[in-house]
Amino acid sequence: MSTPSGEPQWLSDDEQRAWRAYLRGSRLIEEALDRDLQSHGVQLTEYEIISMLSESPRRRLRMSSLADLVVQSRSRLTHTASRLEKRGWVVRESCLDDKRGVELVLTDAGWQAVQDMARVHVASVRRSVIDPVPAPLFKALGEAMDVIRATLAPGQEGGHPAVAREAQELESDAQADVRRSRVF
Amino acid sequence: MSTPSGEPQWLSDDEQRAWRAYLRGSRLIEEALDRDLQSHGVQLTEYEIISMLSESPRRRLRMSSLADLVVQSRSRLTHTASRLEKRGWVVRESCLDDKRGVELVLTDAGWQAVQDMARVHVASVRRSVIDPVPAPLFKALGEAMDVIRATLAPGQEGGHPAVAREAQELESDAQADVRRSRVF
DNA sequence: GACGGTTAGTTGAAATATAAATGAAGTCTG
DNA sequence: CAGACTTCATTTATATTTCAACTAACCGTC
Repeated sequence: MSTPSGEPQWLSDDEQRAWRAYLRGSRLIEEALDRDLQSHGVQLTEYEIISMLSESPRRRLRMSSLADLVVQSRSRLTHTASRLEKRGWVVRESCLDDKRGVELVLTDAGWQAVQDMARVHVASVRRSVIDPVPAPLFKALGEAMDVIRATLAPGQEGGHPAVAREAQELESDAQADVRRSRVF
Repeated sequence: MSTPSGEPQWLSDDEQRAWRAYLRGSRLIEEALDRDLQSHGVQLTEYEIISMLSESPRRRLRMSSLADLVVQSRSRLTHTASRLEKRGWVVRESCLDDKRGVELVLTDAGWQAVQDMARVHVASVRRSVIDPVPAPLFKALGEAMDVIRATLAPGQEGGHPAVAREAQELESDAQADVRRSRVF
């Protein structure tokens, strides 16, 4: 054994095939979805941000939680949030309790934008990703990805911590008409 | 029906769960693999490029084919190739037949770099992606992603058009010791 | 063989992303 | 409560990516 810890455990043929299919497929998905959202002048990562906000109880989320949710660095989110703010889609509000914290709030204009874009986007996701794959296989894909999620980001099960509590909290809210957000 | 083409077909709960798991998981994977490759000072996308080259018959590929293979824009590949060239890992050679064309060739230093990084990277892929997922489920994930690949990039089945012919072409080559490249 | 249309690859400027340093406000310990 | 340490978010400086020209070479047709 000359190298540190000897020969690595290379991939089997099956593993390699699957892994390469994943790598290439994931890039193609990103490309396709991004392209379709360009028609509305947003990137997928920006859409993710505002759509997450749109689903949150008071259409707001702390920078940190949001960053974790969409898997972006704090710094990146700061920059992107500023861009979204310039467009008038979000506003920053400082947290009442923790004065270090900042909450990103979706404006009415932002809400409307999400609603519009969601139509395009859901069609795009269907066409590129969901429709071509048989339902059971797609479900398996979801399970596999959730295992990976659990491995790489343990302790963030729901994905969106807020959504679980949404119904009760919002029921008597002015925005109750939102009901289960269909921004998917 | 007030909106163009009426209500979009929103996602079912199963579909939504799977799609979100995918989205989040894919970002986490990218993040994890990228982080691990940072130790060698490369990004995942750069690694993909040189590893593809390392598997090609004469360690060379045309810019366009390579761009398609790794799903990057021509422009992006041009810039990235320049960076890799500065490091001495690749060299540009103009095509003999098609004088518009440029081939990107992996240098010996580049080859060595890939060999070294592959050890780190394969371990990283195993740890983050393959090991946590039961083999059959991972295989399903691969199948699903291949369907998507077929949808979004029809007519690029093998992924690496060159690899299929590699064995025979290379068998009596100076680099025959490469055998089935284990850069995975 | 010259015109129009297309493809290959590059370039340079603008947009976006990453990385390291900063400041301000929390928490924990003694 | 002081000091050390951590977390939150931003800032600044770089690095990378995108986007819109642009040049050169191929291709078909007349």
